[in-house]
Amino acid sequence: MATPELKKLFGQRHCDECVLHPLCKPPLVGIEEIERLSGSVLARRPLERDSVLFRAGEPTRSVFISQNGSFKTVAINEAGDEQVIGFYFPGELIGLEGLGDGKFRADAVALELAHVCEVPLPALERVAGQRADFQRQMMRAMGEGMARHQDHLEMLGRKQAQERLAMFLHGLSERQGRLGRDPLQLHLAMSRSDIGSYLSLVIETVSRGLSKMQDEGIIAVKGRHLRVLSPQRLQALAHGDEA
Amino acid sequence: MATPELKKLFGQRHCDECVLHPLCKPPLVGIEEIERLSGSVLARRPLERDSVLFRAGEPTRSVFISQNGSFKTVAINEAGDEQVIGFYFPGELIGLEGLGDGKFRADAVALELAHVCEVPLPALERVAGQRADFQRQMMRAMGEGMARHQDHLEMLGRKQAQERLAMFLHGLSERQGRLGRDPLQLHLAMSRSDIGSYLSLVIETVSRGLSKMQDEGIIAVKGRHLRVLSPQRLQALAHGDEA
DNA sequence: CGATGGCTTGATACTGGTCAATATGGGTGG
DNA sequence: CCACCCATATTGACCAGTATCAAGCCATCG
Repeated sequence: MATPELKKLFGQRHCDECVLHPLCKPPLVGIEEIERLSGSVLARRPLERDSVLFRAGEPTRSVFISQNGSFKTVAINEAGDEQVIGFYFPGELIGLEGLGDGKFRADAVALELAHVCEVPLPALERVAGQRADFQRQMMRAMGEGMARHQDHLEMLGRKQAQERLAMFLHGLSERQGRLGRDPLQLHLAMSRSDIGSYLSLVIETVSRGLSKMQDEGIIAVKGRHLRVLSPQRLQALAHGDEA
Repeated sequence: MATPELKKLFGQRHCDECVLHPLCKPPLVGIEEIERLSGSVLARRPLERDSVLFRAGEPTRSVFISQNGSFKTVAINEAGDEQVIGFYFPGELIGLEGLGDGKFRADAVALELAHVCEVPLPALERVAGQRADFQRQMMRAMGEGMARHQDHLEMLGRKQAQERLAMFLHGLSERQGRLGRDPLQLHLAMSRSDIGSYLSLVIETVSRGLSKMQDEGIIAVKGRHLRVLSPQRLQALAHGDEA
């Protein structure tokens, strides 16, 4: 849907994939509105694996959308230990937490080669002020962000490691599906230790959990490639229906 | 600061305390803007303890601000078990999660007698569309909501029950202070089991943890009244600095 | 005054964290 | 192109912390 003009204005390549996100979904913002901020909306160079998109504490001047490539956000507490707070896939807004007090609350790190689109806040606010529908989309995007956090909280609320893992995989699968890809074929862009940090489990427990699911014939794992063999049983596990 | 006119327009009583929140803080929105939506912004009757402000699944037509009295939000998963997702104190926006897909994601329940101010979404959007500063405040409020979720995530990330509890109390203390009250004098509006659910601990562990802190002279607890005796040690505990 | 719900305290079992050894595999340099 | 190497992941043995089960306490309310 990304029209040639839209592509040109937003920067360049890959916006076709970005269509997924409400922000980019036409006819959200007409060309003429985009025009008005074309000076400030700019595309970004590719970010390679492990490179940092923004750091906790930095003033929030923009939010970001990955066009392709996934990210993690990592919070570092005063004790110095890291915790993975979220994973972001193409089309999802990154950095919304920073809108609270104007500073990012976590580091954002590319999990693989990625291309992000940077949206400066002034531009965001300007368009939002002029287009009620766009403003609603922004709210919606933030609401979705909060909803994802809530899902994460519910994951951590489950006491059984196996259930958390199952919820995690199930969630990945869903998101994968929404991206139009095969929901049963997961490429884990993140390391085991990222997963562990995200689920508040040590890496050994993650590993054991995956092995167990594999033994039970629910999934097939090989390194960072994972195939869901029985979505039903995976979901059941996620809901704590069985051991 | 709530001028008499403002009071009248918004409904009535207690808006003085609401001043705490950016949304209500003048001169955020001028009287004339308020005027335009005075028809739709309305105050609410008191809600007594345990009464439900909204339920998960209901369409989000409004968000709410408690003028006095605290709330909890409770998510119920498909397995049927409840989990406390958040606590809300006067001046904090409740229901923002609903902006994502237009449905509330959790039940909101009054922990004590409360008075809430209901802000219909159309009104919110209308003013936001007209006043850039108000719109920014909304974003800020949502950002704060996400930040609170992140704090919660960091709490659940700590593996030691004692640390989680300490973080929780420390957080309460801070919020209490921000409300202008004595940060060392906490009235726990929520039950032990609410705390347990929030921290993903069973009620016995919460109880034991509080008792232990009391034995160590960090706090003094009596039922739902709690006094922080040593804020430093509490904070140290929260950061995992010692056992 | 008894009953009820919320909280505390105790004893035991089990899950997951810790420590340690081994395996795997992607990348680099010869 | 192969071999080595280091980072990442898996597996095992053990132990600590918290859930579980159970009993008793305390306060409030009818």
